[in-house]
Amino acid sequence: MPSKLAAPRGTQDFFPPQSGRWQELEARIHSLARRYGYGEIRTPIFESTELFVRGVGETSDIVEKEMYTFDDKGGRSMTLRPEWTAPVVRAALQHGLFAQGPQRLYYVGPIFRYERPQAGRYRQSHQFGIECAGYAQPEADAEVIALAWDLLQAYAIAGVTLKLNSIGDENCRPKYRDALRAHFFPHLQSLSADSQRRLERNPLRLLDSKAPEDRELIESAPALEDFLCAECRAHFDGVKRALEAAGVPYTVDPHIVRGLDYYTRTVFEFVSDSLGAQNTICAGGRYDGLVSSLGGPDTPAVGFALGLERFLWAVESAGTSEEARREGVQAIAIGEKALQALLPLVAALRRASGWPIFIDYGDRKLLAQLKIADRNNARYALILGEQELTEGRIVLRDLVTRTDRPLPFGKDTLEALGEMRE
RNA sequence: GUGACUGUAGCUCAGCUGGUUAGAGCGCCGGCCUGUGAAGCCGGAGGUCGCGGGAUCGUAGCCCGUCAGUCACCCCA
Repeated sequence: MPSKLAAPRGTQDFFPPQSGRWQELEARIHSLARRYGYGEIRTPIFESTELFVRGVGETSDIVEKEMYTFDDKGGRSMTLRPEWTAPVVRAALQHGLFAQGPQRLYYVGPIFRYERPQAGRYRQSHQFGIECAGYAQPEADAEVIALAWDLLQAYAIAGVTLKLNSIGDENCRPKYRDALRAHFFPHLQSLSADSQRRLERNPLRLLDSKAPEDRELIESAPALEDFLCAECRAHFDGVKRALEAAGVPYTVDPHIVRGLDYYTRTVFEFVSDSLGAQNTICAGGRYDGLVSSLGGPDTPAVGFALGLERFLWAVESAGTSEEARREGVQAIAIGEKALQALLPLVAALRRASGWPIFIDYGDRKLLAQLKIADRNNARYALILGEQELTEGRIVLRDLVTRTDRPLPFGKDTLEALGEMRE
């Protein structure tokens, strides 16, 4: 039991074959983003605490209780990145990117939040996300959503739905907030304790309540759609139209409300019905006010963040487990002399063949080494013993068909192997 | 931060109402088998029973605390 030196709470180690699934997902992400014309941004894993306080919102849960904050040796307050949007905006601002026109950026990497771990929730988790800045047009919202949709489609994740909503802007949202307060306040006593608090701080979030005693009042609450100003309504219609053009199915869900303070107009979530309580795989929206609030030019922007842990969880529960393909060659030497003779070939194969080349240095018998070949999932074995050595041969064994084939051993071996590559 | 459940070998778990040297399967190492693989048989290594207190003649099983895991709440990816 590794009792003392264990990974910190809420963090995970990844080994093969799981780490291979991460590599594959990341490779797909890079290629997908490239096809949509997005370029990768990498930012520091920690930033000055002030960035998140200003960017995410002082009263947000993230800032109030979930940040990994520490003072560095110079007495500066630093925070491990709890989300990517603020750092991306900071970096773009710092290097004057917004002055150069619209920007399409994407990122992949860890975030840190001090929370109680549970299914689909970790203290270190990983996000893929994109930020499309410089377009106020609804087509940009749809582009961002379509990119996420394509990734889900590529993995054929079933049971995922896109929930779409508009939460208005600084003109119409306050009016709706007042209407919600007016609706719920007379029934304050019958609301759940959590919702009583929500009514104070963020009435919109009340719509998202899971408490059964709140349900009835939520059903009869005024709809935000009726309060949208003409501009917001037109934008929302435009998003829907562009989604239809892109062939992305959606459901309008008036209860979708994002937790971060900076969202305006469009908000959306991709939720899976095969996950636990944390069933949001990907979420995002428009944040037209964030760039300027961080001291930049008035720049509209829209983006999303996708949780890689949750994404892979959804892939896994979709149950498309493919068998590990046999790949590579187990180089087997029997005896010290054969081993020394085999080493140059191993080195050459590793440089030239493109296959994984496995070798055991344990001075084991043939039988034991073949078992190791199985464990390595090798496709072939190259066997060199005393006999072969004196006869100038090496045996290539196909581990699937269990057939042997003699090859010349020496300078010609590589060539002979090259011929059997399909 | 709140709540519920769990914590015995690398992994999955047994261990009956507390009673002498804590078990199995898988995995690992070796042998049967001078050189042809997923099986079989035999043997071996590997355990502070999460950790710390307490109660008891005595506990891995009881009590308290603590840490960790799992799931849910708050909130979020």
